[in-house]
Amino acid sequence: MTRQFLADPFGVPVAPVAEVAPPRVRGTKLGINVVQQIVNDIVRGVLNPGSTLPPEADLCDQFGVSRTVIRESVKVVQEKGLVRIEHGRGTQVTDPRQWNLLDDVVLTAIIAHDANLSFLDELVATRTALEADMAATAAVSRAGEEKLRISAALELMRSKINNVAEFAAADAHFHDMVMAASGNRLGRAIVNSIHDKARGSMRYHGEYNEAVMRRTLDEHQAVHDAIMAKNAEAAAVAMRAHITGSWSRRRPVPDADAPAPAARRRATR
Amino acid sequence: MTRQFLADPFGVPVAPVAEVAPPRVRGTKLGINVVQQIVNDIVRGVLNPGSTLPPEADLCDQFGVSRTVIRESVKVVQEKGLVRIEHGRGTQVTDPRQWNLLDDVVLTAIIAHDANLSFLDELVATRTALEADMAATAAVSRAGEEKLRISAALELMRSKINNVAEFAAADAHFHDMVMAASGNRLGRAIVNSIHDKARGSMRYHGEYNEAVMRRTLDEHQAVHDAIMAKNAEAAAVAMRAHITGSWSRRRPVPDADAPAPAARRRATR
DNA sequence: TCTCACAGGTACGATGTCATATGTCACTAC
DNA sequence: GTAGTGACATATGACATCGTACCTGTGAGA
Repeated sequence: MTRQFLADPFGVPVAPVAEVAPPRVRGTKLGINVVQQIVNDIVRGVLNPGSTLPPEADLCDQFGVSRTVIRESVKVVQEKGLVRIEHGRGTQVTDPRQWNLLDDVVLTAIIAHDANLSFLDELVATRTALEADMAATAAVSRAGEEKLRISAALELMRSKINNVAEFAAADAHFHDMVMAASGNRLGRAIVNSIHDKARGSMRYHGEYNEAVMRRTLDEHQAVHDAIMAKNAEAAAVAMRAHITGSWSRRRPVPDADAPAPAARRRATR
Repeated sequence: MTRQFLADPFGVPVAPVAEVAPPRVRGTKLGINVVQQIVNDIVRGVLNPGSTLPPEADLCDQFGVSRTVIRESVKVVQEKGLVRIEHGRGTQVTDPRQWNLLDDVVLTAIIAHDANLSFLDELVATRTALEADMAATAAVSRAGEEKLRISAALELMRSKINNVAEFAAADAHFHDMVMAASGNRLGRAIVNSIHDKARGSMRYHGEYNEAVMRRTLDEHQAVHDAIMAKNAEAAAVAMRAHITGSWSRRRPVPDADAPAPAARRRATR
């Protein structure tokens, strides 16, 4: 995240985008473009932490919108934790540690700018820790109905093995049902907000094929069996092995320099 | 979260708050009050998922502010995932699964409305899973400098044993340094965003006392030693035992009916 | 029965104005 | 010389008003 593709030779916070021509696609709101541009400039490092955004009037000119839109957009960016608006002083870019990394726009920008995939590694590590824990909890949970849904989800996967898109959806559904059975709404929400982005940005080398789907199915079966056997430990191990294994098989480059935080580690639970 | 203190006999979405008197404290922005009120009404169930918020004009009257403030506030609430604004149709309350549970305002409202502490249990379970995993990663990490900071943080705690406030700060700092050593910025950000809320809302029965601090110190020492010994498994176990143990000692009511998702479970990693 | 124009309600966006907070700098009093 | 004061510029906060775009239901007409 520290590396910078495009050096900023001017050092001025003037946004390098939004030249002219507001395409103004019907049906899209003006604000989302502004928000995306600002978020991107911050995440990419064009606007460094501590620096000040151009005042509202300037932003109006740059983006070609009214102050209404600018004000709302900057406020939204503030809500994402990327800037801090101060009355009479201006708007400053905050420290990255305050950024809301789970926010959709922020997450997308970070992943897009994540040259060596280090952030995706963290994403997978986080997801692994949470899902493994929830699988273990689900195994010892007394929620019978939820467990039936896990079995049903596995069967659904098996039936969709000939349809890549539907298989992928069923795959996600299985994971969601396991998390639901754990009763941990917070963990489930976190993983779900991460999951789509991770999948969409994985830049698969090999897409789903027959062998991959078979293997996925087997690993899910292992998770399922451990949960049904009420074996928390085994469920966690199986889930951890499944997610880290799946990621390591898909991860484009082994990435020698930056150590993958936890995805590299063997399932130790 | 389903239980409702105050039944809503009318079933109308008219906000039951903001009667009159805009106190208008100097220095506070109007929007934050509006946001808090709306978020609270949604979380408390006064505004049910699927129902429609009053139109902007009505909200202006109810809160006694201009449309500018209302528009910005509702947009902020949308950013938290609690409502979905639709051009020409109005603003609808979304399904709770789409709520941003890590948002500060939302989290505060949920915890305040969390009658049987079930959400706090989930919070602790989530934190446990992440911190245990990060402790394990830190143990096998090659980041030497970060590990020195862990030792320094432990010493800092030891030196602050006579000052409750500073000890608590050092406590949090130790945890943060362990997470930093893991290199998992995402997990660290998630835990940090829920940590303060969890602590502040724990409604301690017994506050920090000498014995509690000693015990905390011992448990931190165990985590520290495991990390320094590069023993990932032991580090995870120690961290898990520390957090769940600390929570179970502080948790006010054992809560017979609703099973604590994972905090009850023994450290299995 | 179906289609389409229209009205009403809603959010979106622009513009202008004033209020308020903050920092700077020249000026003044000591 | 220094501290205090006040004018001023600049920034965001808030309001009021206007017009536009979008959605939905309704009723006239084919």
